[in-house]
Parts: sequence; C-alpha cells; structure tokens
Amino acid sequence: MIMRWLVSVVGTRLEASDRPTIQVSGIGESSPPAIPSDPIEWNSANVQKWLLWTEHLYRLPHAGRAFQELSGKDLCAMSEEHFRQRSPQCSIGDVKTTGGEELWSEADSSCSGQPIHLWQFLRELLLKPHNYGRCIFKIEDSAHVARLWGLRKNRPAMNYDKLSRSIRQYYKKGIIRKPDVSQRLVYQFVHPV
DNA sequence: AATTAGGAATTTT
DNA sequence: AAAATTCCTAATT
Repeated sequence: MIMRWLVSVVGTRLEASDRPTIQVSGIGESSPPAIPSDPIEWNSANVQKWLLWTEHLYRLPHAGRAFQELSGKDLCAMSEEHFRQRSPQCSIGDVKTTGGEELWSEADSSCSGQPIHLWQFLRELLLKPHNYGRCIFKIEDSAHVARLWGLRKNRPAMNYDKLSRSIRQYYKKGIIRKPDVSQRLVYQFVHPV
C-alpha cells in the first residue's frame, strides 16, 4: 500500500505499450545499493535505505524514520490508516474505494496543479515499480518519446531536437547529466548523495 | 544521418 | 521570473 502511495506521489506507471521507449540501462547503478527487486523480500534495513533514498531523491516529506523497524512485507501490507497513524505529515494520497478495491487518485504531475516539468515527465516514464533506484536511462526511440512529450504538453511540433535541448538545460541546474561514459541517447538523473 | 552542445530570442506558465 | 520552446551553428559519433 505505501509502496503504491509513493509511486503515485512520485509518478505514474508506463503503459505496457510504451515500455520499450525508455529503457533503464544496467550501467553504473550507484544507488540504491543492491536491494531485492521485490519489496516483499526486503528486511528492515532495506526498507530504511529505500525510504531515505527515495525521500531524498524526490524531495518527499521525511517520513522514513517512522517506519524504522518494518520489514518489506509489513510495509506492503500496510493500510492507509496505518500509514497515516505512523506519519501524520504525509496525508497526500487520496484513496477512493470501489468495491473493496482501493484506487489511488492520481497525485501525479498530470493533474496536480502546475504545468508538468520535463524532468518530471521523464521520471514518470522511468518509475515503474521494478525500476526503483535506477536512474541511468536510455531513450530507445527518441521520436516516440518526443511525440509523447508533445502530446503531454500539447505541443504538436515537438521533436527530439527540441526535447533534447530542454534536457540539456538541466545540465546547468544539476537535475540531469550525461553519465560518466557518455553514450548516445543515454542520460542520468543526478541523485543527491 | 542522427545526436550532442550551447547561444540566443521568444513563448508559455 | 522560471521553464520550455524554437531556431540555429558547429562539432562529434
């Protein structure tokens, strides 16, 4: 549950059809350190590491300390109420219940107020559950990504030439950079240490 | 031929 | 005013 909440705050999942467009590469995975891909298998140390890292990277409210001794299994099983109880500051995600199934209202950038930023959009594309912590990515189909971005921004003339220029504006700001071994179409989110 | 890197002007929010 | 877009030149892969 909390996992789903974090994902919903942090970004949306990719549609299955869009998956091949942006692909996380296996190069230089620095953080977070080797953690089982399935949260269910995490021990409390793993949970702690992941929470702190995620909070830091995505500037979430600091709630990690409230979940100190929890295992991954506990964390995944945690309900919204339990979560609020532990961490009153974080009551962002709205939950709607439909026939027992909880649906997280989109707390992602597409409906929360201000215009979406390019880096947020890219992050959304990257934030599939299995991609926790991977932040070096390769754009497999630049034209496709540009098209999607143009759709999201209502900018039909968008192309990779322009999209990449916008990404380059992030170099100075320290949001995205080229990885140490620069490769075509490969970028890296700068994660705070 | 496609991608990268920035400068610079302009537009959008 | 910040973030993106548009357009462009030059260099690199």
